[in-house]
Amino acid sequence: MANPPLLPSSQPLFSQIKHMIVDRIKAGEFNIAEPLPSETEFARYYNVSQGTVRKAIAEIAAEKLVVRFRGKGTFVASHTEEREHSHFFHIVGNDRVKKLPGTKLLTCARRNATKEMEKRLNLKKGEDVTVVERLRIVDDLPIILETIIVSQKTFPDLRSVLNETVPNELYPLYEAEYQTRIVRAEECISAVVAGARKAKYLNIDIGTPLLQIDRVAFSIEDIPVEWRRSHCNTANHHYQNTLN
Amino acid sequence: MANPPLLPSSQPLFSQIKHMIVDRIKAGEFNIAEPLPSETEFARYYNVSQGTVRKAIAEIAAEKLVVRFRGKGTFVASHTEEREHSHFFHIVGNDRVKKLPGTKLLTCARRNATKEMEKRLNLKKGEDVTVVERLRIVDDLPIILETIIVSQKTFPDLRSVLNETVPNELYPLYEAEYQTRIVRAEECISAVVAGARKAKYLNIDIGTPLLQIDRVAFSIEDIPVEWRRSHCNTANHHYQNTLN
DNA sequence: GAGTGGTCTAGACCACTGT
DNA sequence: CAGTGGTCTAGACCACTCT
Repeated sequence: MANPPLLPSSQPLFSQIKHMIVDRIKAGEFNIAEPLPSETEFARYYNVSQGTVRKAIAEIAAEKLVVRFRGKGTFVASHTEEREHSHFFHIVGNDRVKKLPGTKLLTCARRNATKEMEKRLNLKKGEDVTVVERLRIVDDLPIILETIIVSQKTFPDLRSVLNETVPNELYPLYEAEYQTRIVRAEECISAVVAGARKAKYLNIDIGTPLLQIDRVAFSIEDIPVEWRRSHCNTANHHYQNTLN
Repeated sequence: MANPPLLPSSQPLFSQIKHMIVDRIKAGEFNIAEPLPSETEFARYYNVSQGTVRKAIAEIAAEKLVVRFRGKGTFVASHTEEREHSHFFHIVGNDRVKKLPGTKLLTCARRNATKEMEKRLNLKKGEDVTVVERLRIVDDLPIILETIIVSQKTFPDLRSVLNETVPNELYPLYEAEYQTRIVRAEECISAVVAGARKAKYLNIDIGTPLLQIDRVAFSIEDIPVEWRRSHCNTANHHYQNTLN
């Protein structure tokens, strides 16, 4: 190949290939059950060497958009419960042990979006949302009170889905039922005191300090699709974070 | 090179090279001002190809132990104030803007380590520690009350150093004065209420909820060298975390 | 101009999964 | 067995820095 096989962009070749493949993944071109085209196929298709494709896919794998298996192929990554739990759940006991919490669904209702919801989820005016309230329970004790807000448009009929299944983790459900994969989240953590309602559900005194965790979760297309506000009783648990 | 140039380990070659280079960095073999040996030098030295060395160093660079500059060379990474601020400081205003806080030194004393200090910093019985208390100030308002505990053994005479310089960020100082580089930290975050002392320093009412951030910082040898407990007023600020 | 790291290629061998 | 990704090599060209 004497000529530059692609645009004469300033970006390195492998980086261009990477973005093209990522775009095709985002567009949902590849079935989750089947492997992506192999390195040699991509190389032929884009008219570059196998090593260049390798470097492109290596970066995509590092971002956990795909998973690679020697001898089998490259697959679009899927979110198992375990991955969500290890990656998105940061509450551990004060003994540093992370336990899978149980879930008690409190309410689930369709409502008009408030202005704050519109802002956080980037909604148009007048859009409806589904509001879910639930308790997370560890060792039979209520630890976290969660309020989850999603757009009715991206997750239509979430109510009936939840009435049937009552899953512990929602992100795998978003992926299975709505083909929406959560890849990133931003959390804002502050300290508040429990009011009457939170105190009742968490079985604590009014005025107890609580961790308030505001999380906005983003889909693979980098669209905010879920806003979740958690209130966590940190008497016997805490939020754990590792900085590398 | 017909024979395997190194141990017949099950680890890939580049990974063995990586660990050997990392060990030499940890041992302080390379001056921070001079570049490491070049890829070709390493390749000759370890009797492998340049590409293998490249992959090894690429991983070390990804872990931010070294920085690479085209045309200049590879250097042991140093912690600038800016890096510490962007990487280890997670408190932002509720407007999402991160401001460099000012610092007011409150106390600085040498003491016997308590049992909890011994446990967190992995100290021998009877070791002394230096305890630093300081206020972090944003827009002339006290936001964070910090208590910092370090071993007298790893940071001898920290008191007089602090009396001379009063730096905003301590990690660059640890590196400059004690050749101890912080590469990792573990944080445990919970919610507490302000007692009389904290309320006084943070200029808030007793009973105000505060974020308590317990951080243990680890050196490049993976030894815990600093325990820091911060109490943050989250009325106008919060802790921000991104999950990727 | 010599030396550095960054990109790209081409080809080899390997371990592993399918058939 | 052919096909996959993982490792390793050797060599080319480039952009950049230093002297």
